[in-house]
Amino acid sequence: MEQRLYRSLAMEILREEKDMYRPYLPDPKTETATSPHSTSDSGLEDPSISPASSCTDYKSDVEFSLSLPQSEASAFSKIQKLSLNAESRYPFPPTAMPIMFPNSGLGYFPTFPMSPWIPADTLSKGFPSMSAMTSRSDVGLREVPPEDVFYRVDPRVPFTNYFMNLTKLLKKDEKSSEASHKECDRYETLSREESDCHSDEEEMTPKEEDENERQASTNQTDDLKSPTPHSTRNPDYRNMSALMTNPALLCLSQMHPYPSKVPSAESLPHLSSAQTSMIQLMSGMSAPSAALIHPAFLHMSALGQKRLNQEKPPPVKKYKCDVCGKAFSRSNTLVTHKRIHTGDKPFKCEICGRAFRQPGNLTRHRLTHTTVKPYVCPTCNKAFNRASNLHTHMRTHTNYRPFICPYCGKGFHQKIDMKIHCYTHTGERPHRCDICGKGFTLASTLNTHRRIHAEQRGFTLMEGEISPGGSGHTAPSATQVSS
DNA sequence: TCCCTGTAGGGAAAAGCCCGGG
DNA sequence: TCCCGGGCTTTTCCCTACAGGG
Repeated sequence: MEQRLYRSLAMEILREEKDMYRPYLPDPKTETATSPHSTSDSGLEDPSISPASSCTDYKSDVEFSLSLPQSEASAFSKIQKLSLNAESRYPFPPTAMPIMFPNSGLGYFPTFPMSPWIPADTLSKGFPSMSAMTSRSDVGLREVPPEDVFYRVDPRVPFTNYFMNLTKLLKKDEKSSEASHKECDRYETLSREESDCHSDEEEMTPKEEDENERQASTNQTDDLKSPTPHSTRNPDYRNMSALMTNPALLCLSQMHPYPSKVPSAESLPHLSSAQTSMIQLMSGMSAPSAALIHPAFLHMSALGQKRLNQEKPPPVKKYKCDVCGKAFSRSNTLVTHKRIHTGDKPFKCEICGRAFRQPGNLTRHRLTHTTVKPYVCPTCNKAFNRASNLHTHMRTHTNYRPFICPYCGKGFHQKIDMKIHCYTHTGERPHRCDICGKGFTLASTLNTHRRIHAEQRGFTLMEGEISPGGSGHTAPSATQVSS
């Protein structure tokens, strides 16, 4: 009842404000630049549009596409054509923005007090205080919450990751609030020293230059995070409300609701390289990409730049499994892997008893025992418990088919669909009936087929039972037949 | 009967973060 | 103070099972 009330309220709000909450819509060109194979559980189709967790360098993605085999390049070319079709606009129709419903009763999903997307007016008003957010988090299902309890969540953004990061930032903010004053003073001193250094750059050693570059990078980031001279020098500064008064962000927010173009990176002051990449990605996009600013965007340097480090050498896989010889870079990954060989499944679901090798898989499994489905399709209202499931579902609305059959060019929503479809071209039938030898493209079809054998055999045996001189054998079960 | 499409969910590896010990 | 490794956790890719419709 409450859920329905929530939903109707939320949909009402969505109808009224749908134009205010829109996801980034990447340029169709970028869709082919990034790998279309990815269908992540976070729903992250294009990593470049999720600065929170998977910021990658746009240029390198383009280079990646150029080095593809011809067959794949051909497929991408088809995807590009599909993407340019207005009706199959990737990834969502312009008004689409799913809603996350608050639910504090089940424990697995916290009541999510903030949207990853910040309405433009929030930028001018500032964020709610930590205490206000906390007090809102206990809004349960028993009372009708105020309208602002409904938040739009872009399924492409791993919201757990976002929530986790936000929580950490706020915790850190609290912890460092006392220390920050000291830090400010320290960085002010550093700033003065640094400016003195800048006047005599020729005398810097390479090491000092590196240090200066690092410092400058930090400063750029912090400049974006806060406009105040003190906090710009404090790398620990994380005051969210202060962030929102940043001129660069306000510059973006002022373009609300429908800017014709995102400004060039050059026109925005003090952006880190990751942020510049993001702006470059956004540049040339049609509106309304800048109507909302993802808060994680503000912290790209903290999270995204680590993943931007393309020059990082691949980790040395020094931990080798003594059973299969597979190597891993971490010892704990090897420990987890070894459970495959030992059959050890130490993580048991307390509800159904099912066991898992990895704790995360158990956590994910627990969700199946709840009705928590935070990802709601804005088009048909169908709810999903995984962002990736919603995202896959959204493809049915957007007609986005990134997986192209190399034989006939037909597009599919999922890779597995394409794979199975390809069987019709290759004639491959990987699932073979062990009774009659007939092959099938799908295991489920084979299972259905096996039931036919079971029924036929059961029928025959039953006839035998009633016929004179019958053997009296009992009919084997379907599983017996199939085995 | 088979194929296609869509949904649900598990297996496994990679990687981020934190913390304690050397 | 720094580095390393372990533990915990999330994210991601891949895959299968299954149901329903054509």
